[in-house]
Amino acid sequence: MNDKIKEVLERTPFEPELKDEILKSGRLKKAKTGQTVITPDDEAQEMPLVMSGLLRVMRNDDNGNEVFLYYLEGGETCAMSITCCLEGKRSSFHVVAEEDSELWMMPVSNLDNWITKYRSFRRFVFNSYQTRFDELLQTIDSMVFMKLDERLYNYLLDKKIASGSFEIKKTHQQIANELNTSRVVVSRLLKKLEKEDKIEQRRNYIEIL
DNA sequence: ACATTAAGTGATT
DNA sequence: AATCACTTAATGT
Repeated sequence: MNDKIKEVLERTPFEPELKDEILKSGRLKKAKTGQTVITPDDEAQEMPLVMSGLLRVMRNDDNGNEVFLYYLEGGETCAMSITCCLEGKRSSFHVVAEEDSELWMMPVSNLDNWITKYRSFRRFVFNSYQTRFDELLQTIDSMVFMKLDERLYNYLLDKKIASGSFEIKKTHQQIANELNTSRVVVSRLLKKLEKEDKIEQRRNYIEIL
C-alpha cells in the first residue's frame, strides 16, 4: 500500500532516515476531482505532500466569495497549511482537488524536529515557500494590474501548464467562481478569445490553442 | 418529448 | 464589469 509514497520519496533528495520517518508517520489520503481536501475549519494538524494529481488553493472570505490562488502539483507541499498548523492560526483558504489526487499527510508535530534534524527537509520547506510566494505574486499582479480578459487568459494558460493538458473541462460558471466574477462576463470574454482563435470551446470544454 | 443545465446576447446601471 | 431578463443550444431521463 505504501508503494506510491516510496516511489515519490525516491525522487526527493531526502535523507534515508527522513524518508523512513515520513513513511512511518504519514498516512495516505485520496481525493477525487472536486473534493475539498483542506478547509480552514478543519483542525487536523497535518501537512500534505502531494503525491499525484493536481490541486488548487483557493482564498475565501466570510461572504462566500472565493478566488483562485495557485496550483499544487506532485512532489509539492502546501506552504500555507504548514504555517497555519504550526501556529494554530486559521487563515481562510481551502484546497480543492482539481483532478483525482493522492496526498501523504504527516503530523505537523514532526515539523520542528525534521527542520532542525534534516538539511534536506529545511530546504524543501523553504523552497516550497519560495515557489508559492512567486506564484502568489503572479496571481496578485494579474488581479491588480490586469484587466479581466488578460487575467482569464492567464488563468487558462496557467491551468494548461499545471495540468499538462490543452483541455479544460469546466463550465463558465465554475471559472467565474474561481476568478470571483460573474458567468456572463466569463462567457463574453471566452467568446472574444474564441474569435481571436486563442481557444476553442464546446459545452463543458475549452481547448487552448 | 420534456425538463434541466450550460452558454449567448441586448439592454441597463 | 455586474446584473437582469430572456433566448438558444446541449444533455439527461
